[in-house]
Amino acid sequence: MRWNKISDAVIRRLPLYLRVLDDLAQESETEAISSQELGIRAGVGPALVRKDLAWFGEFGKQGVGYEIGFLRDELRKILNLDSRLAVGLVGVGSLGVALTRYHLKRFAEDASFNLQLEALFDSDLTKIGQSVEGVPVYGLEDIPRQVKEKGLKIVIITVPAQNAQDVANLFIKAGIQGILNFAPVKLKAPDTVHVVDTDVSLELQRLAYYVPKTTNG
Amino acid sequence: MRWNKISDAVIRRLPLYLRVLDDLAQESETEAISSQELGIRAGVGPALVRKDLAWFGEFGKQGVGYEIGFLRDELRKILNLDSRLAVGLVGVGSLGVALTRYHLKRFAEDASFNLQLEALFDSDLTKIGQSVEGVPVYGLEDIPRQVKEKGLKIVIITVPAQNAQDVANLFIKAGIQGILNFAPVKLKAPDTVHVVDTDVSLELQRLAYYVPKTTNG
DNA sequence: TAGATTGTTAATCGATTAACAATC
DNA sequence: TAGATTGTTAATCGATTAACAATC
Repeated sequence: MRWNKISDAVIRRLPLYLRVLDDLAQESETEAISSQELGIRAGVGPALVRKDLAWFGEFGKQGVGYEIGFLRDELRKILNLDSRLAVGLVGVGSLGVALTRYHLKRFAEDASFNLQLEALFDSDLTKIGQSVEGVPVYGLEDIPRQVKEKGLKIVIITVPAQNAQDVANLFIKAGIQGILNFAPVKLKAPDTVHVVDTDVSLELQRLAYYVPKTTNG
Repeated sequence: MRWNKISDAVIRRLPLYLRVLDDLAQESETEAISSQELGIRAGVGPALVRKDLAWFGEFGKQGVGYEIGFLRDELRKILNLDSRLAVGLVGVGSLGVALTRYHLKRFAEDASFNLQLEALFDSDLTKIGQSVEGVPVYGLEDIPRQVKEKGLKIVIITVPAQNAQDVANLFIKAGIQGILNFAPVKLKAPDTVHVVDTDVSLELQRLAYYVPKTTNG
């Protein structure tokens, strides 16, 4: 399924709805949820919830709301999370290792978390050939082969800023489709490759703005 | 300085501009930069750059542009980054340790990175009393005292989801002003406390939407 | 049937872009 | 002076909210 040009603002709320539905499916007995309630739990207005969902189909029933299990399955399909998606990670430093652990834990605990971390990459010869939590570490020269063999679609980049563009290029050339970038640089990529940036320092600096400056010891 | 109600969309671009100016101050000889060039480097339109900056004052010169060193200093002041800001972190797991290392490295390398990580917190008795890269680990019962003594203004939360709201409450009670939350939950906090969320799984799931599903082995 | 809640259209709100006089 | 670029106002674009007929 592919819909033409749905706004990124909409897409970034879908995983939020999905999380609420996942929680709900466990904790509660209820079969259906209203846009009102779903909105409250996701931190979004009820009209916006309905509008977001309506882009993809008619999932609700008037007077009743949305059937939780059904809507969850539909959202999974929309987000391409209904089947396994192979993910790689490059930069096996402490952040890379932390994300690997986090990711595997999530994958083990949540049966429907279909993003599977299958290969790690690093340029450090002492790391190549080792494995982290059971995931093998390859050298950068193995990127084309591994991307192809394992069918990697997404790569998480946790290398230093000065190397980020270079390794990104290697993965783009190898045919990767999505990049989750933790390096503090604006990556250049063709339109066919989707880049999402996560920059901790930027977020912290933003937060600093909101901290009233009352000088103290 | 305090300006009334400037949009968050504006604030989140300021650290981006600041980073461009920091890079520029090092690499280049040029004294001034136009909104055009600054925009290209930050990935923002030139008119928007001018409008964003104009909220805070008149920093440019017609026909010339913005003096790099001057604008950088002004942005630092606006973002409260011109003086030391004490930061804490709770949840000394692998992500917490990784962020600690990352943070300290940044602090050591960049003289103007004034966000100083001063205290770690955890509930694990085997971790309390230890230190990570020279930063001491305290128990949760020490939160009020340490927040006060060290003047902690911001806390980074890297605890499991089910504990996040509880530890957040402890810090809010102790008088923290900002929270950078890595736990996958929507934290409830009073309006006086600013919360920024960073959720890796959410970002990955969002990325999955953009990955065309061509099933392969 | 009466009450509730959807999907959707129209109204509002806010953010970005275009345009240009002022001026370095 | 001539050329470039700012700060700002007006125009446009896009996203959210309000309202309500349709209907479960």
